[in-house]
Amino acid sequence: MSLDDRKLEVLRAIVEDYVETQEPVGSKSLVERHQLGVSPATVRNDMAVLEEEGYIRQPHTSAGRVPTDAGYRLFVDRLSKVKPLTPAERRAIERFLIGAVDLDDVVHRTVRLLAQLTRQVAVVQYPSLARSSVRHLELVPISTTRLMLVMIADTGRVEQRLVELPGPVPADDVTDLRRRVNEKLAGQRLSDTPPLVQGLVDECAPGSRATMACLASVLLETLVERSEERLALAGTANLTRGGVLDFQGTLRPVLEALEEEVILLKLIGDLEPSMTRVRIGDENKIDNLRSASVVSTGYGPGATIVGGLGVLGPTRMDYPGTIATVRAVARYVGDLLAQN
Amino acid sequence: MSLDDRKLEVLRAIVEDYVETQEPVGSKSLVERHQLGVSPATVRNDMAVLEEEGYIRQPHTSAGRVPTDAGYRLFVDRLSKVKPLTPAERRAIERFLIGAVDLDDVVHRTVRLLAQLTRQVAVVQYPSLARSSVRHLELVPISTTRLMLVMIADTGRVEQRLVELPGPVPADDVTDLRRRVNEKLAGQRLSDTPPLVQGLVDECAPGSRATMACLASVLLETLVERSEERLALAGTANLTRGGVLDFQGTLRPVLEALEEEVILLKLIGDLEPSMTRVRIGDENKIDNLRSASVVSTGYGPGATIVGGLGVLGPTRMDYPGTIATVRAVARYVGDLLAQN
DNA sequence: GCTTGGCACTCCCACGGACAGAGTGCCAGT
DNA sequence: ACTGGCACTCTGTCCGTGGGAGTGCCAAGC
Repeated sequence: MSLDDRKLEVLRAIVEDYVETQEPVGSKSLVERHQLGVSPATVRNDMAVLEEEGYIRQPHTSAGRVPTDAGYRLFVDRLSKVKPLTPAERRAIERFLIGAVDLDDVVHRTVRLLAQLTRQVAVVQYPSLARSSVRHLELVPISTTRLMLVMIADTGRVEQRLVELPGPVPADDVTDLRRRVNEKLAGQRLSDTPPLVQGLVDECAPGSRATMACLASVLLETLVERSEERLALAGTANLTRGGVLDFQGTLRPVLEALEEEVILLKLIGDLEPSMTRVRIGDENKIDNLRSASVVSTGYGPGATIVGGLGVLGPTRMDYPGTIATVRAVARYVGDLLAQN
Repeated sequence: MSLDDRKLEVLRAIVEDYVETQEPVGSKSLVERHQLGVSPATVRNDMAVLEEEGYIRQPHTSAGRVPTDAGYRLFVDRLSKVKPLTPAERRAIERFLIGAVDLDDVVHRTVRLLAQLTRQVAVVQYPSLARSSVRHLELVPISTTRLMLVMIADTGRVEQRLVELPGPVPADDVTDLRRRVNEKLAGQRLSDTPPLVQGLVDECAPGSRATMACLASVLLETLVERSEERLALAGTANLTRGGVLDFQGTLRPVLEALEEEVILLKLIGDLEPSMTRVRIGDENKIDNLRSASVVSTGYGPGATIVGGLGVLGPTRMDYPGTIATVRAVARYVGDLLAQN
């Protein structure tokens, strides 16, 4: 059975009212608050159908209706109109982001801004190394047998690692190493580097091969394996808005999930399409986040995407507003990155 | 009036029982659970005195007694015996901390470890730049008019900033800049650098003075002004243990406070004495943390202190255990840093 | 003078019934 | 196909009650 226009309209009204009041919505108050042009009884019939189709449900017999995950999904996909940002919000975004001095700063400001505007928990992924290229590799002698390896990516990320050398290496050799490493790797996408690093070792004169091998292993770790992704988080206090009613009684599972970087990355990390992605309740595929929704999108300079950002809140959230804000912030951040 | 030994013993018993059960403790159950050698009536008399002195209070007439902040304070200062760590805990600490590859890693592992062992919220401050010395300054040309300044501190911290130069600077000049900057600043405590940086500009030949001035201002920002302190946080989910009963009904103020780096630094940052510090309830001087206690201490290689770490939990916490754990973790981290 | 048992009193809290309110489902009528 | 009417159901709340825990005080005992 397909839903006619009025039924969809009823669903939209239910979602909107429930999001606003946080209370199950009944047929009578619905017709009072919206110009549906029909009587409560008619609405009740529509509701019965919507319930049968799984879009809404009753917390208990003879209570109002509440949207299900499927209901929110339908709402997001077909019923919600984009809600343009207010000028005040636009200004807030601009004011917040100008004056950022480095990548850390940009990310921190962004995540706070996002949390503040959406009044939800915000997550911003640092530009992914996998999507970055090597701009420069620096080797700084710390002692005769120790180097600090500093990798500067084109996205602004800087990673450093300590390299323990097998034996003392004179300064001139370090200069030579630096030159060779940069010639080979600078400008390359990080994901393309592993064979090149191997090549560096192979091409090395036997005398310095041990040193290079050592450096190479740290390079591989830094470039691909470890600490691949970083994130920033803000706005956890927003979880307490609306009492403990959202999140079925306890914040614990949500807070636990927020501490797991792996989980967060899964949530905001799927960057294939440059679309804004909305995951509602169970769609997150994470038990702890059954009653949470995530709105995320990719960001990056121009059309390329270097990382993800998004917000997490109760399934009962203002989707149109949140989606608009997330998109807008992502675009501003992208522009900001493009300037560097 | 001074409290005799038995009254103190009663206070200790009240604190211990209350911490364990989270319920107001009455005279009868007290004598049952502890070998006080007196009758409930006697204990009641003692309790009346303790209440008069402000160490305990009744949530309502004819309920049991609950320690006040002052009561906890007395308990911590005079009544609690150190609770040695279990071998399992020691092993956990060691296992957790070996294998850390860089400073970021050390800090992250530490904060998670601390949260796990104490089952509270853990905070670890990165080694303070103010207490670090410059190990090396690196200048990496990004383009002809842009340099990346990388500062490596002896504590392992690495900070980077982009420098926009007033005009193009050839590679040789960068080498020269790097040499001069390092000669002047390497080995210096960061807090001593500002006059030296000024000196660098003054000594500069007029031709390159503009460049140097530009670099100097970024140097100053990096070294002293900005992003001075960083922190890591873990275990917020532990706030939900014991229901919402701790923290008078809502986590919101606590979560809010935890988002403010400034506040956290105040809490764990007072590093003057190398003692472990305990702040109970109002002693925090922060309204949002009325019902929270903070146990913190400094850490660093050997006897020096480079940063603070600690945990935050309900005033109703296991002080002896927490203090022991915080101390032990700080010591292990210090040892770890000393190895580098 | 400290300690103790006894006792009356207070207050919380959990339980249970009654009740109003909101909302539904169904049915007959238009 | 929509509507008004009606009976029904369920919740949340209010209130009164009783049990229980704990206290404060007092008079007696060591």
